[in-house]
Amino acid sequence: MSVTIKDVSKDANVSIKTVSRVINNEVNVSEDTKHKVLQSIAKLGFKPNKNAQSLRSKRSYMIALLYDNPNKHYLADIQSGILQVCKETGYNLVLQECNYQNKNLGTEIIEFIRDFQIDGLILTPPLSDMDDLLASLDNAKVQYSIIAPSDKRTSSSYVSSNDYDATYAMTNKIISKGHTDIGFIKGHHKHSASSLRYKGFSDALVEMNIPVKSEWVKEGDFSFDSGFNAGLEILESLLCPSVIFASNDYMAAGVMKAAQMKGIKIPSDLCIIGFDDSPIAEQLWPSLSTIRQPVEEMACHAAKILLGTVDGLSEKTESKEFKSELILRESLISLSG
Amino acid sequence: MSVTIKDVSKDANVSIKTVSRVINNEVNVSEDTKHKVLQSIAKLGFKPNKNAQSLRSKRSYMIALLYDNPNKHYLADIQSGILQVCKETGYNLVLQECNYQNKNLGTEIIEFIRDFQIDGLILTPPLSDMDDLLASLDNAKVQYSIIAPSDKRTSSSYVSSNDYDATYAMTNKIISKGHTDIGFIKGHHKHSASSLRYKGFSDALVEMNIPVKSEWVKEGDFSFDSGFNAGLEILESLLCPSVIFASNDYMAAGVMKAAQMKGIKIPSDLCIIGFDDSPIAEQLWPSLSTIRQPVEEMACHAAKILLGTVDGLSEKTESKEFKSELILRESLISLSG
DNA sequence: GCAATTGCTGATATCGTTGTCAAAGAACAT
DNA sequence: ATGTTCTTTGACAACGATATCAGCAATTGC
Repeated sequence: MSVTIKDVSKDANVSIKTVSRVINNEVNVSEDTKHKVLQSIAKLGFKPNKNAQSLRSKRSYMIALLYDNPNKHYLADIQSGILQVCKETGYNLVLQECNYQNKNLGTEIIEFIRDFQIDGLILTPPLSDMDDLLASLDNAKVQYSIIAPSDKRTSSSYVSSNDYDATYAMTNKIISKGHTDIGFIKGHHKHSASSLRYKGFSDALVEMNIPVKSEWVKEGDFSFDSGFNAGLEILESLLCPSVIFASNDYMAAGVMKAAQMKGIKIPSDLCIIGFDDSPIAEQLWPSLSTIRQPVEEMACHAAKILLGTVDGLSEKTESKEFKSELILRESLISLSG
Repeated sequence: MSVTIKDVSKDANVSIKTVSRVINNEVNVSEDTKHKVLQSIAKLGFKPNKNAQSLRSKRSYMIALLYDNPNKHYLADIQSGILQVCKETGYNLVLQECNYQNKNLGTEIIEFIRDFQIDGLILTPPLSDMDDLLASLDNAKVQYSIIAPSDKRTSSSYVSSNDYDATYAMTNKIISKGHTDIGFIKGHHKHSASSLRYKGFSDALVEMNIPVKSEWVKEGDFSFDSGFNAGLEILESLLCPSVIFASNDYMAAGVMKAAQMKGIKIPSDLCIIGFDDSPIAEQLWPSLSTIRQPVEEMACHAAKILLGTVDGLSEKTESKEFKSELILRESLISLSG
């Protein structure tokens, strides 16, 4: 049937243990025998049987991505970043959707890991924001790396984004265009990114001595509909802002629809800013100014970190903060009044 | 450590083979012993070790989703449909991105299956459109089910959509609103859905004695940009149509942006129709009339079919054609002239 | 020069299941 | 009563890797 370690050992005229040593890059194998074995492996086209390896070594060569996220683009980018690394290293990715409101989430995840012998986890927001969850994982000695906003660096393995700096910079950019009447739509309060993004915004205003008007600040939940509703509310104020800055592009798209339905011209009457640089940002007209985070790259890095700790072999990768980029498009112009 | 079949056999006072028989629902186990064993399993919380099972039985309990698709929403829906079934049946899903232009695709896929001992495949368009690929899979006795437009029913296990009927019906709806000047943007010619959708459109026109104007028919590749460009071209004709029907929502969104940039009012000057009911269809303003296919449900069904043949245990599920639904929104109104 | 250490290698047990095959007992036919 | 078949069961090998541990040289330390 298929080639086994036994066939290789016969061909190379060594013991199966020695072949195993070569496969696993163990020390104490002479260059000669190593070479011999590698040649036989190549010649016979040997590939270790994953199940046998897993059974014996108690490692599954599987990592799981845990998520609870309504944003399919984000998830798709995360996935493809992780998959790149998996492909290189021969690991497999298992998807596991979670409900962050589930009381027993920690227990269930640990059970899931035991059942499937998952080697490690990658967590995305809002799961990566849940300190109690991370604590139970630590407690159960589960390996994981998290993708999270920058205030979560307590965790040993993280990939973070500079949400605060990004909204701070964008807000300054808005102010530099002459705007002072600026509304803001926060994200869901369970995401720590929400408060960071809002803080970046409000700090920038305060620093320029511009008061934050509370009737122009609404909370959404990152969905299009919540942005639409928040947008309607703000636009029904007696005095409308000249800019609305939403905490993600979907909500910004919602604001845009609300404005267009009310006949408000964008960007001349109202500028709209988003966050994430989702495809929709470019597909709307006028297209959205927004902030791009290198999501796929971040996921790739998170996978490398995880596999570096799980798999003694791969080289260790350090935790890292990624920088965002301001994307300026049609939806933001200088104040013309 | 964890509970094994041996522990169960001791607790139930039977041989390990008998426990195995119960786990695998084999025949010839008396009701008494079966009950006894099931009780012990429940009591001890026994879960069979997947790797040991796979090693011995040569089945991996993994199925793979093959795709080559730029549309992340579509893929996400497909995934979540399959995952539902996987969760129920204890199978695992492996994602495998393919390049349909790869000359050795068939060979590589078969190699991939051998290496990872994948139990079965689910193919999405355009891979499910490639007859030679399907032939090599058949030849290698690989189990698979395909998600494809309705002309691919030669395959033994398929889930299909009625693309032809859907565009035919939508075109009739457009005509019933008084329109006769209708443009069409085809999808990528490698997708069999493209020609089916176009045929549904043109047949409906011809049947109503409306000529198809070739300068109003363009080919895109299902991307936003291609829709944008095709839209621009059509809208620069001397005579513009009053409706443009695009083969998917992204291209329709591209048309909408092109129209808006040229100051053309939607829907009063131009109606736009899409296909797929992507989230963007509802998020644009005016929102897109489109056609909804139950993608997640279809994927779910495809997974059931596959597991029905792979896994003798689960009940067999039949191939099936799913019906589309017309979604009428703001972007289509009666001709007002 | 002898013991201790180090480097390399292999024989064999082992992981937790399923497959093979034979045996025991019940049921049935003759 | 005897032979035949069918049902139910278990002992043991096997899947293909890694882990343990022991053995043998070669090197080092004193």
